[in-house]
Amino acid sequence: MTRVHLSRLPGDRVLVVEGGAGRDLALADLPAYVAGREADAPRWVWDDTARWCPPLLAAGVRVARCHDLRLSRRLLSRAPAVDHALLEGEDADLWDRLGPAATVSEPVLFSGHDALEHLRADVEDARQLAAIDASPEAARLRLLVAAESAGALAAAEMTHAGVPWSVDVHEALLTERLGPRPPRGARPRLLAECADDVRRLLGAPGLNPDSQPELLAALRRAGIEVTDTRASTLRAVDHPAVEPLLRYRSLAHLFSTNGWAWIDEWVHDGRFRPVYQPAGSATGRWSSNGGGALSFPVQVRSAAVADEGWVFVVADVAQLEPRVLAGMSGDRALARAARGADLYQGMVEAGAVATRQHAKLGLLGAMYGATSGESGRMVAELTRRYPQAFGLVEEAARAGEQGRVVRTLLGRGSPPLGGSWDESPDAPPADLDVLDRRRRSVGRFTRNFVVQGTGAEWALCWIADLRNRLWRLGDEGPVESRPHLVFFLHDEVVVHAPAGLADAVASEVTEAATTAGRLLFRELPIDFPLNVSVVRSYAEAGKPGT
DNA sequence: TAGAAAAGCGCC
DNA sequence: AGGGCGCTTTTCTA
Repeated sequence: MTRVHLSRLPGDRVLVVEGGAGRDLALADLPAYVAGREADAPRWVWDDTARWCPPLLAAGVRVARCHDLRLSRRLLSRAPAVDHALLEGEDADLWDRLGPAATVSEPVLFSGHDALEHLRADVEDARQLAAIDASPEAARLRLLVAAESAGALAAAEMTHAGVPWSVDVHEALLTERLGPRPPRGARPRLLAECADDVRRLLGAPGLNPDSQPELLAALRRAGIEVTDTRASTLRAVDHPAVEPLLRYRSLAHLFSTNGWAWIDEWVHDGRFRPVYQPAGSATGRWSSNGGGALSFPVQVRSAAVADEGWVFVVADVAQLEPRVLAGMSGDRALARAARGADLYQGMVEAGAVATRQHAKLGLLGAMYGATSGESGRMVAELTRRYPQAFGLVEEAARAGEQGRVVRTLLGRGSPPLGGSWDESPDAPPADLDVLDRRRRSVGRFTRNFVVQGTGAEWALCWIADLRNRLWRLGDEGPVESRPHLVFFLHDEVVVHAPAGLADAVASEVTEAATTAGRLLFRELPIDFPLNVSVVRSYAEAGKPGT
């Protein structure tokens, strides 16, 4: 496949290298050049998709595939199966220091990044390809790097398209729960009334309920013996002030996190445009550093409303991580339980466990490292029944406790956690209890890393394949006039689609999930059943429990 | 006084 | 003695 390397040159110019031959071109001419090359769909190789993609999308140009050098370098430099010496060379340290491109709301790029003018995409690409080729796990790493890069394209496209957002619906919801929008710095009426109730019922006239120390002192003066003010703690307390306090907390959170200020900042032209960071977390999951895309509460999802004549196709995977664990451990008994829509129920029907709740407790406990309580007991019990699956996470935990690196199925390595438990030179020697706690904590991290990270790889393959399928489904036109991804949340996608294509989109989403399963677990077929809804508002999507 | 840390909550 | 992340406010610290 043709690889075309794009590098930044001084003076708003771009160096284009293909097959060893280079030419340069004005930055302003890049969209037309890229559009002209898309017939043969080369792989565009660049430092950072978040830097090159937005101006192309703004010009109506969508690329089929790319290789994101920054993401791939970080992947390869942490991958245990890679000879890291092969990544050394000219400007290697610059590449290592390359952070994610700054968020760009307008397609103005490259400003103030002189260092970028030294980076040669073709040189770095050659190193990365050599490192992959030399690895005993070359095939898996190729898939991983391609999926990571495709994910970066999907992220840029989702930010470009945005989630259709009804400010009217959102504001009506806020007014109903909080009262009219208050002047800057003031609490909305219903929130203020709630605070008054708390003050009255605690007999604390001057109390600021946002202040934990003040609140804790007031609670204790009222005879409530608590050591923290968490909702879960307060719920166990029988006192008339608890209900309004919890209600205050909930309303205050809505007001400050997803209130009018959030709308002002994040919704423009009827679109909510969150900023994603592919592989933003150590496990390879995405994070989001703008708009709180990955944590906006169920409460406000009713404001996500499809355009007239369009719908949302919402799909999420049932029990992604337990299924991934079955696949990567090759545990056929657990894989059999995973045949069907409900893995936990499958375990009950196989006679492995008495109730669905027990199955869930045991599996989640194994993946998170529960050692006590009901969850801990179920882990011990189920380990006998599913020794391969439970053994895999157990071994990952032991590796972490011993300071070893673990890897996902496709080869992403856990971060070195440099010196986090080795005492630093000037720190006082920690006592054995502290060291032991720390060791176990690392073990819980590596235990979860292998499953969460492989789950993230499955999800990347899923959206990468889905992205291509959606493109083929559409008619001519830019991304946002065809069915397109608008939202991705670990194991859930939202596609914005013309109503007439809803059924076709739903089946593509399902087929993409099957493709992802085959890519990761060829030899062992694992089912990845989806809950799919076709809705006008995101809030209407059915979300059966996991 | 700016920035980090902590607490609490939201999502998976 | 249960993994990952971001966001907001308050509180602490350099």
